Amino acid sequence: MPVRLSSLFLRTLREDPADADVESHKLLLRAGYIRRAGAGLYSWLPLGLAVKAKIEQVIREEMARAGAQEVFFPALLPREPFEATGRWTEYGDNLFRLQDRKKGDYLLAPTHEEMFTLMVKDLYSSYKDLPVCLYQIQNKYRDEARPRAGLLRGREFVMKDAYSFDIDDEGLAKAYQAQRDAYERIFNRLGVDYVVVKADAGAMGGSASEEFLSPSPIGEDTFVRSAGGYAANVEAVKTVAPAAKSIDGLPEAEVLDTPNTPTIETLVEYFNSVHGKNITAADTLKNVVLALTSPEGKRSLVIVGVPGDREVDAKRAEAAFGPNEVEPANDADFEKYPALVKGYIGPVKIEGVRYLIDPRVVDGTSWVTGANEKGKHVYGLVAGRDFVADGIADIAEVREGDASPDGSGPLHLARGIEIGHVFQLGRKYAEALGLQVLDENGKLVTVTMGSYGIGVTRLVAVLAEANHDDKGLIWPEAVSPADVYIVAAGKDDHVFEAAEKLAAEFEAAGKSVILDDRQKVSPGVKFSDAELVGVPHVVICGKGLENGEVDHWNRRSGERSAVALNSAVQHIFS
RNA sequence: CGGGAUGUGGCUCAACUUGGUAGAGCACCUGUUUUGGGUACAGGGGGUUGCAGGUUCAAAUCCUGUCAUCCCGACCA
Repeated sequence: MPVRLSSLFLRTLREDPADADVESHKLLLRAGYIRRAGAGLYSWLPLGLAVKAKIEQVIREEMARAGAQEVFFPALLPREPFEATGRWTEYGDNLFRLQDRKKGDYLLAPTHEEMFTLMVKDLYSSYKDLPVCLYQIQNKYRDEARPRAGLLRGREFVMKDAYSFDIDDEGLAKAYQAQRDAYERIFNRLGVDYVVVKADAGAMGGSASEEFLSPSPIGEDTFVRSAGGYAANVEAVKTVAPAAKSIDGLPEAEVLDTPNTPTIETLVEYFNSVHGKNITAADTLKNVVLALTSPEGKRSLVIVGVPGDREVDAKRAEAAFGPNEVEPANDADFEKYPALVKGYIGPVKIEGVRYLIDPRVVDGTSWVTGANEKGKHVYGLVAGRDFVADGIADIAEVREGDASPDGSGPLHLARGIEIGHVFQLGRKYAEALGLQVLDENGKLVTVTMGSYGIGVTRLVAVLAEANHDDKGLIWPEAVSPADVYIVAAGKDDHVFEAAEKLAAEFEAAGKSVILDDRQKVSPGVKFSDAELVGVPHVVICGKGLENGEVDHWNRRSGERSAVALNSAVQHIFS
């Protein structure tokens, strides 16, 4: 049966809702796909549900092809498993917590690593059972500090999350690759533009992690790519260090008076005008004091020397120093270490404070930097001769034009929306929850895991964002709420009869149909709604019937062409 | 959590500065009209103005508090 607009639960809006800001959000609301239920919460109407179901179907098919089996966990979970992995605490305010009538603690799951791990532990105990890969498509809950852009970042959202379980690293690598391949097939089939970027593997160390980002100016993630094919998250970019230089013959460092120069800008200006030098911000070494807070709550300081023309990138710092929390040192921190002269800090050795440098600060490079004395800076301080760092901290911002780590050309910055993430988890959860199996020697070994996510509802927004014009949505065929949208344009009964008959023909050919059979609605309204709803193929059944013709209207190109009524199905879907 | 903005029928907004029975367009209902680009006309239903206090003869409007929403930032396996 076709979906009939005369009875479909739908009300299109002429005007943009005031609380929607990005195009995909406005159009999904105006075209009657979703309604806002609360901040970051959305109700799904029949059309929206149809699109979501299409996406889920593609995912299911490709998961099956990759050998993953579908399961389903509750979204409402008891506290215990999350206590075991420490995430009851770790998740902080982002976790929706609640209690049952007996005052027992529960949570709305933000993700399901624990449950999958426990399920496998529950049922399997031999290497013969592995590998296994399980997934579900389910609602997730995260109490985001700031939901935004409609479906793009909600507090409830649908995610496909898959987990692989293997006996060894080699198996994990294979499972990872299988999921990665499936993701490529999924996104290709859905018609979504994407890039695969290297992501930071976090505290796990060494594990592979890649994100699938859909390039978009409204994206929240910044990534870099080179013409040669390198792509990475800014957190994961490794700075290309220049070759070390010889320190032979370099002039001695000199300490110079530089009153009132607490910033790089004032310093450069002062050096050039008063001391007759010719330096730029890039010649200075800025020493940034950061406070790290460990998961146990221990606070310590670290100083990082970066070229003065670059800021420290907060995300890169978090990634580099994880699992510690990172923030700029505050006044209390400075008071504890009087040796740190704010605004005039140079490379220093202080008990309990590590001094790290940017990879660009190689031996033999000469710097203008603080003299650890108020109002004084050093000129010509040479790395490897005048100071040696405790290590490298690659946390300076990545810039347009920086060299790519693999030598494939300069990097370009772009914004993207994360639509998928594949990640070799390793043994973190298996260890925390005691997931072990017997190997072929009868020895207990800890299972290694991978986790693989796709943001299903986010994909609806991404697809809408990438496929619309000023009139409305234009869905890719794979996700359109119907294959064809038939408009009965006229008032005579024979128009409606012909439209019904045509709808039946499309359906007989296996095509789903939305039929605008509204009796007392003017053609203009029907055309506008057709554009708004965004089914790629529209068939107008009206005037042309006199000649035994209907109009095929390509929503994307805007072209309209008359086709014979009796060959419309073949014409459009041949 | 910091900064900014906004809360008035289902939607988009006006009235608030200067207190005096809450209004328009869209949507909805009825009738006539129109039928290949949001037809036209007439009639109609629907709002205790986010909430709670306060000032006043009188509060959408002034004051205090509170809640919510949106945007920017921080945060975000």
